[in-house]
Amino acid sequence: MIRLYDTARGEVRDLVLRSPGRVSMYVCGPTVDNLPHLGHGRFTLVWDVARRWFTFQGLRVHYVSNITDIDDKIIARAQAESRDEGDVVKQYEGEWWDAMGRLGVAEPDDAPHATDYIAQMVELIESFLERDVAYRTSDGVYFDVSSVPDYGLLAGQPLESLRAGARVEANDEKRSPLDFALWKNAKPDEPRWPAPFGDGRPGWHTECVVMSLDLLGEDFDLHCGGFDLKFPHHENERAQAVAAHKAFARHWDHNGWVMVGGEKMSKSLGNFTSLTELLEHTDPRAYRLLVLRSHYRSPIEVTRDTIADAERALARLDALARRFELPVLGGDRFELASAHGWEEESLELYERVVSLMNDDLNTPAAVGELFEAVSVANAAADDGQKVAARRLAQSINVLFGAMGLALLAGNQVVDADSDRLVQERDVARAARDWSEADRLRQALVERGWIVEDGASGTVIRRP
RNA sequence: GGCGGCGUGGCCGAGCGGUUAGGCAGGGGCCUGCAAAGCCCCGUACUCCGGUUCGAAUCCGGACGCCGCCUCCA
Repeated sequence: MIRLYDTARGEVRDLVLRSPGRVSMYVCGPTVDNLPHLGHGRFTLVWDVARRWFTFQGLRVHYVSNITDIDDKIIARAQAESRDEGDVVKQYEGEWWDAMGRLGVAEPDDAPHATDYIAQMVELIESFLERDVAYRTSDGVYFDVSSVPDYGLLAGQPLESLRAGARVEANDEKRSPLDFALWKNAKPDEPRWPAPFGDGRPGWHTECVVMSLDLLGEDFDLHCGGFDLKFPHHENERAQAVAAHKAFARHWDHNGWVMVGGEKMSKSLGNFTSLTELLEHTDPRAYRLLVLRSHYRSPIEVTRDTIADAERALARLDALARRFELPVLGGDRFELASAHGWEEESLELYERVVSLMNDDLNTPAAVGELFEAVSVANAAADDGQKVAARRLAQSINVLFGAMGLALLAGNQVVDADSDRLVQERDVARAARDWSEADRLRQALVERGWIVEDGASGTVIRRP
């Protein structure tokens, strides 16, 4: 049984699925108005790991994550840069998928776009107007939050207390400051879609309700996103589903955010680092390992120091892959626990990792177990216990693969000149000509290689 | 003001009443022609003050500090 935190209840509980053996999950995706930042990298990694783990445990996962391709910020950028909105969307959605590919985040089964669902959103908004849970103002259509009795469930606060803390509202046509826009009337030069209540565009909170219910159906299993989406975004999605008399997400879960210098990284603070930039000078696996080494609901600091720490830890794993010539897992490939043999020490490791992972995805403790196992495997190999060592190393590889982390033995292209130096060095070492061997090593180091003398001769790799 | 989270050894980071978590960095040793990789050993930590208990980083009360949500945000 998999246990997972549920934001709606504020506790870890059994993941109770709509239909046994299948998980339907919806992860709120990005608004493509800018380069993806580190926070986007974290949430996609966190839920990618969850998805892979569920799959590993034998569940069939239907993973949906949207692209918000119409939004005030997209319009603002288009106007500021005198471009077409579609052009902005095309550029940044391209950057998005490119970054996801490099991070090793598997593509969603469905990646719906808001603009493909305008008609259904209009239909929903109309039904709200008919039933008077929404009302029109001079600038659009608003949802009346007081029509939902348990509004504030995800925020963990009743409506009254939320209202008390609300900031002063500029729009005095709203009945409550908490009421949110379902539809925004188009101003001149703004993109627009026709609607009986006035041409315009949908508000942000409506798209996810419509798309998740369309693709996953009512009563789907899991709705995820960053902590900051809890309120108001997810609260408002839920409110609409309640008002529409639709059973919505059975479980809600939210990942912690990325911090910078002790503060939350966010667009409004302007302190965000682009993911694209990070990936230009870092092994993307280091970010995945950094994410795995903290609990998904905790905040993380992503700095050169924490990334460098993860890179050094990764080197230890890659060394294991080199020593045991492990196959490359992760990436597009999803591991299945049932497809591997688990015996003796590897079975013990498997069971420890499973119990940690199934308890609210305790990746840091699971990774701790795996690193411990790395030492055990190496020690066993040093001790000549080849079979046990190999079995453990392969299991470590599979378990990291199940979290999407690929261990890389190297498989690096060695140019002909370097290869010649390696061979000459083996000859020199066989002849115990140490000064020549040292000279050849120096030549290889100058070519940027790290030189290791193994049982089968000189091996070179890039740092 | 309301609600929520956090404070663990140089750094990162598990922990849910009694166990050496784990990683990185650092020190010592083994292995190696010398290295690299690997192995072994070492640092004995829980913001503070009370309380409960045979026993608390873990439970209770209080204090201090930090962060977040209540506005667009992953």
